[in-house]
This record gives sequence, structure tokens and C-alpha cells, in this order.
Amino acid sequence: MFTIGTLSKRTGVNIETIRYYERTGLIDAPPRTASKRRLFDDNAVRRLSFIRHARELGFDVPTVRALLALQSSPEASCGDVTRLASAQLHAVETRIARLQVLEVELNRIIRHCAGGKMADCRIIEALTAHELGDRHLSRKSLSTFTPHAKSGPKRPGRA
Amino acid sequence: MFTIGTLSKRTGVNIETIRYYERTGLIDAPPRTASKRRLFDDNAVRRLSFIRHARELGFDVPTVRALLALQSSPEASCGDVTRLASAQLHAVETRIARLQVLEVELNRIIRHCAGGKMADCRIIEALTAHELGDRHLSRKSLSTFTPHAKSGPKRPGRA
DNA sequence: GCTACATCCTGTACCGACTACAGAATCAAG
DNA sequence: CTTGATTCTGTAGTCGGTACAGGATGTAGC
Repeated sequence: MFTIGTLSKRTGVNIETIRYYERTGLIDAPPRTASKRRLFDDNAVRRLSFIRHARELGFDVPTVRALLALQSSPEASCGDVTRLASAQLHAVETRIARLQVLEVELNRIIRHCAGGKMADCRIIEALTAHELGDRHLSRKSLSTFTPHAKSGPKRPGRA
Repeated sequence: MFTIGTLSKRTGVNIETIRYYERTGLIDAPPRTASKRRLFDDNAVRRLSFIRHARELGFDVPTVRALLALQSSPEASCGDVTRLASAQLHAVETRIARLQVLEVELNRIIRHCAGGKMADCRIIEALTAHELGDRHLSRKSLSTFTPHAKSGPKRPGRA
């Protein structure tokens, strides 16, 4: 048995995130020491690794929850899992396709303008006018890669 | 001159989002009628279309802001714009590459299990054990396609 | 025992980029 | 004049965490 810091190191999941998962019922509340410290075992490592990996595969939390439920219900069919994975695969493929459209367009934009002044630049125009295949565009899908992960503490908000 | 609903229809941007953009300074506060209704013109349509398109290309809002600033500063070089677009292209390419890894793995998982019972299913195991190239994994990148866009009003939260 | 210092606890607020809703005012058509 | 659509402001909720305050423990060295 080990405390949350060890679990965090073993799984690569943030301590705060582990507590968050507990709060939201993704993992069970573990036993505690007399001084209220959480105690985890190897089972917790496995479950948390599973969650992490599923999240990495792009499953959203409700789906992860469903997978976990299937995992612990012996009469569930493997087909159920396959179904979830297929849905996920479909979503991933859609995302890839859309990103490739963006890739092409960004390339076009970049090539279009080498280094002149704004007056000669078609980019703004291109961005304003051009039409993307965007009928079902989800806001969620638009997030940029923002690697603010472990790049140190930043607190610009409340200073 | 037209009101916000018309602007919304012409640009495909949600009314609430337009007001949000105004609040956060992405667009200027427009003139109003005597009864405080916002009045927009074709310029607003262009600017908002630009914003929308840039967002669709995956630019985050601060970057969109930068693009807009460049747009209205005549001495800015086209190269600045190109730089932003290149950064965005790089991010998009990274995302594609990562999603393709997921695609492969999901496919593998799906093929691995046709329709037996959980007992015979390797998926959970695969998800628990397998290691992804995830050293710099950003939480932001994990969001699933959640097409809850215009699929009607839903209010499960406070009912 | 005492002092550091690391780790852990709870609780709350914050992030981005919106979205949703309440409750009131105003508008346009019949 | 009434009805229904549109708009207004303001606030709170969403998702999936992250960050921090302020306190309580644990552990090591002296």
C-alpha cells in the first residue's frame, strides 16, 4: 500500500487529477490511514492506468466510465467494448480528415505569401472569404495544442 | 445595418458567442439603437467571418487576436502572419500524427476481439498495459468530438 | 525532543471558449 | 392590443482538469 504521490508517479497521473477522479466517481474512494491519507494498491494502479490510457485514446470520461462498467460486469459482451472502440475510431478518423483539410489550407496560405508587406498579403482575405467544410463543426474540436502542461507555475490571473 | 440575429445567420456564429466576443474584446462594441440593440454592418460580418474561419483553422483566441491586430497595422509584415500560420500548421501536423497513432491502436483493439464474452476479451488488458508515445501529452488534445452543437436544447443540470 | 521539509489533506477558485438560462424589455405582424 | 419573436443584461454551467490557500501530518537529521 502506498500514498497518492506514489500512485501518481507510477501512473503518470497528476495527484490533483487522481483526487478529481475520486470526487467524480471514476475511481473508488480508497481506504485511509488514521490520519486520513489515501492508501492505494496495485489494483488502483491498474485501474488508473486503464483510465489514463483510455483518455489518451481520446475516449471521453463518460465513455471511460462505460468501459470500466463493462470491465466489471462478467456478462457484458466483448462486442459492447468493440462498439465503443469503433465509435471512438470513427471520431478519430473524422478528426484526422478535418485536420488534413486544415493542413492543406494552412500550407496554401503560407506559400501564398513569402515576406512582403500586409498590403500584398492575401492571407487575411483568404481567411475572411474562404469556405471550409464546416457544417457540423464542433467547438470542442477546435482547441489548439496548448502545451502549458508542466511548464512551471503561472499565475497571471490574480496578481 | 442589422441586428445580432442577422449577423449570426450571416456568419454562422452563435448570438451568445458574438456577445461573448464583444465582452472579451475580440470585436468592438457596435453602435446601438435607442433601445440598446446592437447594430452591425458588413464590416462586422467580415471581421466575424475572419474570426470564425481562423478558429476553424485551429488558431486559439489569443492568436486570432494577434492576427486581427496585424490586419489593422499597415507596417506589419506579411512574414508575421506567415509565422503564426506556420506555428499553427506545425500544431496541426502534430495533432494529425498523434491521432494516427490512436487510429492504429484502436484498429488493433477492434480486430483483436470479434464478439466473445469479456473473459476472452483482451481489450481491457490492452488498454491497461499498453504504452503510448505520450511524453508531452496535453490534456487539451484529448477532447473527443462532441457534436452537441445545435442538437436542440438540453437542460439536465438544474431541473 | 525539536526543527526542517516533504507530503498530504480539504475546499475553493480558476482555465478556455463558449453555452444556457432567467427575467425583462422591445419589436413586428395581425 | 395582443401575440410571439427577438434582443437585452447578468449570471451560472459545461468539460476535464489545474492551481492555490491554509492547515495537518510524516519523516529525517541533529
